[in-house]
Amino acid sequence: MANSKKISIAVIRRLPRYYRYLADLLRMDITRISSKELSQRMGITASQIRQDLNCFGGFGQQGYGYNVEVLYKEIGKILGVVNNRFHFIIIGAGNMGQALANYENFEKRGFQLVGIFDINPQLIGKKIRNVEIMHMDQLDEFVKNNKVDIAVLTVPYKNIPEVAEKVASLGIKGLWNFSAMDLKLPYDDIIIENVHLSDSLMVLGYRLKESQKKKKKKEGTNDSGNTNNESNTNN
Amino acid sequence: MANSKKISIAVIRRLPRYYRYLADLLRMDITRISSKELSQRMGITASQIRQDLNCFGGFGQQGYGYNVEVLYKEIGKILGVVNNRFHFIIIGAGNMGQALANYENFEKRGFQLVGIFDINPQLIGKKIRNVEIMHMDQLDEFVKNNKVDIAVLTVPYKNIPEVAEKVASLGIKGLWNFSAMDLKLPYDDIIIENVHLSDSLMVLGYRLKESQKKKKKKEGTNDSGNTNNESNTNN
DNA sequence: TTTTATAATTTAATAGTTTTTACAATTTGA
DNA sequence: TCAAATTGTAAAAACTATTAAATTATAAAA
Repeated sequence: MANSKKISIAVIRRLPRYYRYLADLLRMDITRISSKELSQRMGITASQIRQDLNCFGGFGQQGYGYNVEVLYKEIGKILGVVNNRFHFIIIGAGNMGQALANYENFEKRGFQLVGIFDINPQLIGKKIRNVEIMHMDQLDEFVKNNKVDIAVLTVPYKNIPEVAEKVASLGIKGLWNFSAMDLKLPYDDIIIENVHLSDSLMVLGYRLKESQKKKKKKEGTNDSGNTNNESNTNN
Repeated sequence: MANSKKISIAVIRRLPRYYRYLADLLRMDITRISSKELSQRMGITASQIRQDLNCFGGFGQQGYGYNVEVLYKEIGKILGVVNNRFHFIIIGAGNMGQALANYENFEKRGFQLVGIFDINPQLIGKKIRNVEIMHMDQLDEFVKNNKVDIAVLTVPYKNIPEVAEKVASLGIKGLWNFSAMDLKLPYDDIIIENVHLSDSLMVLGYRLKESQKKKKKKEGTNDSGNTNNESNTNN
């Protein structure tokens, strides 16, 4: 059943969004949904939904639609968060690190925070959502004794190369990098997602400017155009 | 010079990344760069760089490359951060709100924090990077007396519809939404960027799982494959 | 129970978009 | 002056999204 053709990353990047919408539907006790209705809720085309979901095998039923619970679980499996919780640590307990540590959604999506590390003595010992902040000196031992799949890097710019090297040497294979520097490492089994919040803000600025430019023009010519004013980006 | 053909959003979303790399080059006193060298630094193809930049007119020079400073300024203009600083406020001074308020990169990229709002009395009056946290009751007056282009929404899930409605009614045209709910508003001149950090984490999880699956398979068959292990996403 | 109209998926084909290739044209620097 | 370097851009290739036809399930009516 599962189609063996390679799934494009474009499809993959949409899956978490489906997963969120399906979680919402579950919460509302909606048990079945058609691609058409989901498309209206999500603001994408029904055909895209069907095409996307069909990459992984036919979860739907003709004449019926999709069973919300089944679909939710299947997407969870594809994303690897069913039968396989990811354990992650946060390195750098500054503002962003603490904000992420407090983010309860990660747990709902299959990611469990198991440790927080910093070098600031004032922070060591403090607990966030029942996870203690430890000193970086304890990192080696912690990683040896605990399953750690992902390290979230929220350390200052100047420290990122050193910390990344350290984490890589300990065998952690997933890096979620929030530092302002794009992170590259010469190991091809380490997966890195670089997050640049300011990039998203700049895109917002651009769209805002374009929208206002268009508006001014329209006030002159008085024509109407289709505007697509909201967008979702990953991270 | 400026090409009037519509620029695709795919190109726009790459511009902030170019902008960052060019800022790095400036910092290193590198005055000229070829698409080839930039492509090696950024890990994308040189042709894509040339194609992207050419959407906005020929900034480069055959046989020479691009002047870093000129290119940096031109991209800044396109993104609207030259001659037009964006002013933003943060609504919700919890962990994420404070983390963003402390993010000094926004200012470097043309975005100036002018106010922070919350309803928690314990936070009111506190200053972050010289910007005072004000009570939500003061929002109306503040927006009337100050230029506010963008509101960053870092409020809890349950408050987001109300806050978004409020902000829209005050005439703020750009919303950068960090709440777990996709925000949609029935005004087509309001631009929204929804940020879902957990989506990015889930993609990391997927890529990690696939990488390890592939690795196991490879250990059996002993073939080699091209791996592209790092990725950048907006927001 | 059977029939029929409707709803909805699956999937192949088409259309559209984005990226890469390839090369003419231009500039640099010896 | 000439070889090397490099852009700009048209065309090809690759990728992504939409359309539409075939198929299957549901639900209401006979």
